[in-house]
Order: sequence, then structure tokens, then C-alpha cells
Amino acid sequence: MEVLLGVLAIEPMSGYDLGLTIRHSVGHFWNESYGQIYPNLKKLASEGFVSCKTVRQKGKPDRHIYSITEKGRERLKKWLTVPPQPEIPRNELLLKLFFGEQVPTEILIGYVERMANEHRGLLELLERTEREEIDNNQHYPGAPYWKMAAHFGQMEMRAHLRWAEETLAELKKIASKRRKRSEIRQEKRHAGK
Amino acid sequence: MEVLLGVLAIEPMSGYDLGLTIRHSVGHFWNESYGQIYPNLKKLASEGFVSCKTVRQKGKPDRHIYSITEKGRERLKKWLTVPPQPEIPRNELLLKLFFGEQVPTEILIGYVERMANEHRGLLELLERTEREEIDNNQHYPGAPYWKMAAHFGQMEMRAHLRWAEETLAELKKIASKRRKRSEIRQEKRHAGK
DNA sequence: GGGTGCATGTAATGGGTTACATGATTCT
DNA sequence: AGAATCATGTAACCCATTACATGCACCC
Repeated sequence: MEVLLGVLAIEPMSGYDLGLTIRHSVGHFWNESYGQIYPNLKKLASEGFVSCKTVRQKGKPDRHIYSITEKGRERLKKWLTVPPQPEIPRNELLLKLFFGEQVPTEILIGYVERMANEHRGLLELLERTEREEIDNNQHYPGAPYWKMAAHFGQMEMRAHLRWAEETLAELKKIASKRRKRSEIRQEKRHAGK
Repeated sequence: MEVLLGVLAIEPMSGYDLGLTIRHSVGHFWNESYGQIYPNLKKLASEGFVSCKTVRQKGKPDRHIYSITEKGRERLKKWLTVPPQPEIPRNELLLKLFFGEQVPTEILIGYVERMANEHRGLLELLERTEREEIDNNQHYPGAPYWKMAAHFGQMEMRAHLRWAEETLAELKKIASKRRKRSEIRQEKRHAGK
């Protein structure tokens, strides 16, 4: 809801563009689906927080360009001054790892490797975005804040990658132990026959 | 849903105890409310994934002790072998910081300080839990996995604290710049009078 | 007397994702 | 010809939190 106001405070745009802009600016820590964006824009418009101009297009449906109003800016500021409450994120990977005993270690190794690859990619993306997007908008007063948010993501990703390395080493140790144990079991079974 | 099975695979217990156990074992990356736990236990029981024994108590309501069944263990294993899909966590602090331009810098400083304090506390808790809970259960085959999950939280918290330091320094720079600018404005207004 | 902890549960409410529907244009 | 992109939106559904309801025991 308030992301929409925040982005529209930077620049008026359509619902579709809001989706794209949100994805590649705050996408690494906040996302909104179109099933959320369109109804919320309508609601914000009906309550006077945003205004809407309709632009005709040939072939395509009309574009609705939304702009934030004074009332909208006030609402945004009011929301910004409410202390954010801490939220416990849900991490399915960690949960599955926590119960990892129940499952072959190779599976867990796959999960951690996959996560590491994803986060490596995300880290690169964040670094690139910082260089290209934020540094090219140094004149804009919001740029320092964008940088802080981007840095958060970068530092988190690097921590995750370090953890993944450490954890993969540990998992591989466990895997080889397990293999040895099952080999011994096999031998005993052979001997017992 | 599956957390319940996972915890019950370690030890049978009541819904109430599940809530407590989840909070202080996987609480830093997963949480379930009682409004979720009780109905889900009922559902799991009706589908044969857990069994339930009722224990009478004087004064207090009957305790329902749930145990995982063979069918439940199979379901847990099946779930564990489904690759976790990456989830984008929502971070309200970062979002507010991203739009920080719109609001006095002091407010943002307060948010970041508060977050740093919280995460410092959480880090200590995680370190303590690792020493007390996990190391005391070294015999249990799940312990190494618990340790990995705990380490994830620790490394993340430490990264957040480093970020908070860096960010606070930056925010304080911005705050002093802003103060100077507003002093100049004040002087000009006086001179203009 | 009032707060906290034990112990269970239900119901309203809200938030969000997914799937669906439409339809033209552009790329492969 | 078929997929993808542009562009809007609705509706069903799922999930989750919150608040409510009950009631005893214990402590200050």
C-alpha cells in the first residue's frame, strides 16, 4: 500500500510501471504483486491520496498515470514516522536444514549450493544496480538512502555466502561419515550371510 | 504445518508446548501462532499424520499429547525433499529508509539504533542457545543441523550490526548537513527581515 | 484484587498470491 | 504460428494474525 505512495512521490507512473519499478528498486526486500497493486491504486485514488490521468493509446488499453497528492504525501510522511515493527522472516531452507537429519545429506548440499548461486547472482545485481542506477542519480536527494538499502542487501548476501561455504564444508563431512557407516553396514551384512 | 511434524519427529508433545518449542528453537527464522497450531494439529490428526493421547489434569484442561505416525514421517520426508523456493522477505525498516528523504533524519537514526539493539540481543541469545541447548545435546543426531541454522542467524545478525554501524555514521553526516542548511535558511530569513 | 502462566480452542479479519480474462503488438 | 511483452484488471483462494472465550492456579 505505502510503497505505492513512496514510489509515486519520486515520480508519477502507471500501475504496470509501479510493478516494474518496485521489482528492480526495492525488490530485494519488498515486493508487491499486480493483484495487490491495481486494487490498492484504485482505493488510494478513491480516498484522494493519488490522482489519476487517463492516457489513450492505440491498440493497447488506456494507460492510467497516477500522481501522489498533497494528502498522499502527508499520509506517506505519517507512515514513515511510525516505527517499523520487527518481523520474523520465514526461511524455508533453514527449516529444512534444521530437520536435515531425516534426509540424505546430498539433498541438503544441493539446497545450500542452489541458494549460494542465487545469492551470488543477487549480490552481483545489487552491486551493478548501485553503480549504474544510484550513482547516476547522485543529484537526487533520495540517492544516499537508496545506497543504504542496497548496502544492506549486499552485506547480507555476503554473510549468506560465507555461511554457505562453512555449511557446505560441514555437510560434506557429515556426508562422508554417513557413507562410511553405510559401507560398514554393507560389509557386515555380507559377512553375516 | 510441516514444522509441527518436524518437531513432533524429535519428541511428542502438546500444542502448547509446540508453540514454545518452535519459538525458542527455530523462532529466529520461523514462527507459528497458536491460531495456526491448534487447527493444523487437528487436521494432521484427522488425516492420520499424527496420533493424539488425552491426558487428564486437575484444574487445567485436558492435555492433548500428539505423536508423529509412520505416515507422518513419510510426509515429512517427502516435504524435506522438495527444494525450498527462494522467498523475498519483507523488511519494513529498509522500505522506510529507502523513502527516508521525506522525513527528518533523526527518525531514521532512531529506527536503525533500535534495530541494532534488537539484533544485538538476538545475537547474544543465539550464541547462548548454541552453547546451552545444542552443545548439551551433542549425542542427538540432529544437533549438527541445529548448529548450522543457529550459525546462519548469528552471521546474519553480525552483518546487520556492521551495516547498522556504517549506516548510522552516514545518517549522522546527513543530519548535520541538514542542520547546517536549516541554520543558513534561518539566518537568511533574519537578514531579510 | 489483578497480573501472569498454563492450556485449549474458535472466528473474524486482513493480506497476499495465483489464476483467469482480454487483446493488440512485436519478436522468433 | 506461437511466444513474449505491454497493460489492465477481477475473483477465488490460502494463509496468518489477532482477538476473543474459558477457567484454574499461583504470586504479589
